Amino acid sequence: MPVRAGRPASETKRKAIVDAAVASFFDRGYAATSIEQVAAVADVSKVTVYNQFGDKRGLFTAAVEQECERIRGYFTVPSVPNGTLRERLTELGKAMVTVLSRPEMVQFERRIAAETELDPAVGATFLAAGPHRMKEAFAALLTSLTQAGDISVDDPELAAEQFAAMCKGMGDLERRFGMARDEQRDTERIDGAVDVFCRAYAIGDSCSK
Amino acid sequence: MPVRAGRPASETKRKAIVDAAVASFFDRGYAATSIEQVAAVADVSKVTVYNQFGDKRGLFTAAVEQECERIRGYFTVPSVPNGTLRERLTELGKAMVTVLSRPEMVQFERRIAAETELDPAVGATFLAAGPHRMKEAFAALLTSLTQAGDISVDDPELAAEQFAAMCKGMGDLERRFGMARDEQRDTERIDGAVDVFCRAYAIGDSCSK
DNA sequence: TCATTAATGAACGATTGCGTTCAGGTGAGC
DNA sequence: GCTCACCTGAACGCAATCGTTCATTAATGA
Repeated sequence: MPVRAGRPASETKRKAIVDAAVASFFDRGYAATSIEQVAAVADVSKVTVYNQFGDKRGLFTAAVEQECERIRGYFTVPSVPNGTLRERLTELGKAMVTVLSRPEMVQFERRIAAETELDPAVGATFLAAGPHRMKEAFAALLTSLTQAGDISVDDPELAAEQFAAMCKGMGDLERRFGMARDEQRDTERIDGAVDVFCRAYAIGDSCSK
Repeated sequence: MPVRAGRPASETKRKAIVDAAVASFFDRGYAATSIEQVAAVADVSKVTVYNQFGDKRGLFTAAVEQECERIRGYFTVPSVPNGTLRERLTELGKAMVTVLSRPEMVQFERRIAAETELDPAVGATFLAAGPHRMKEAFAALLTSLTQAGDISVDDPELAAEQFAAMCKGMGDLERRFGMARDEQRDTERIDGAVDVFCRAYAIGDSCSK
């Protein structure tokens, strides 16, 4: 790497700026976030922000990348190696719905969706870090379950989508449009998803009640 | 109604204003829409806008209501009385995905979701006019199919959600985050949804291939 | 020590857009 | 034709925010 002369840019400050930007962008929105405010929260001069990120969009991009990196951990398929197929699927469904129901996540998705229009790369970054990553992990699990003889799926990615979609049902839609979460209904959705999935894909009685 | 004296407010102008507002709000977004611009497009004075709608939010609310009224027609379950159960479900899935895939619809949903945060009533209005309305219509269809002995569902609303969710898969998510539509994948999703739905709910061979 | 780059704070220019005011014109009912 | 309420155009006050400039001070490598 090119070792430049002079005072090096403070990584600490950069981090503080991005943290403040993440908080503001995804809490209040892009338009409602002012660079001045971000700089104040990060305890940094406004000029420093411009020096490090160029302009507002540059700062936003950095915020998106950091936040996608952070949520990457949430979008993993929890390993539930024990229990029946039914139990394992149910746990998976629960974990997924729980993650996606968190208000911050709903909020974050709204923001990203809104900004995708201006900059498609924002949406692509999110899709890769979150949903697609999760789909692939779940598809891999379904593949191994098929090889183990528990289920029979031809298209693991499609089956993964189907299960995830059924678990969500209209729940994510309703949350996105402001309805309060109905945990009982969510439970019914997950149980229903497991039922339908089993009836469609389970081999023998590997998924019997 | 109270017949007030004096010159009555022009309904024509009001309509023109709301039309222009709808176009701008759902095309450019709330923040990016200026009253001045809306008034110019509607060929009306800015003061007239303020007289009729109070402020910017008032105008936005009127725009949301008009647009929800308009899309109400799109969210109906098309009657496909002929053909096998399989064919009917496939047609339903296609119609739904087609409606939801239209770029204006994706855009509109993004806007509504973003504004729901500031005013939950906006989201509620949309849910009632669109998704919930559709779900109920589809649930009613499933109920009648159950009574006819074609399928067996205990919870028609849940089953309706499941079918719709599987048809969409991750397609709506991907569109919301900027990915281009993949019609072939959509077809596979619909066919897959019909398959799974039949295996889970069809009675006898009413849904055989 | 010295060149070089970072960081600060304060000020500035410019734009944008909301919401208001006002004087004068316009259309509908009585 | 009179009154009342609507409509218009233009201007205004005001607040917010972006992005820039500049002089000054701080930190680092050579």
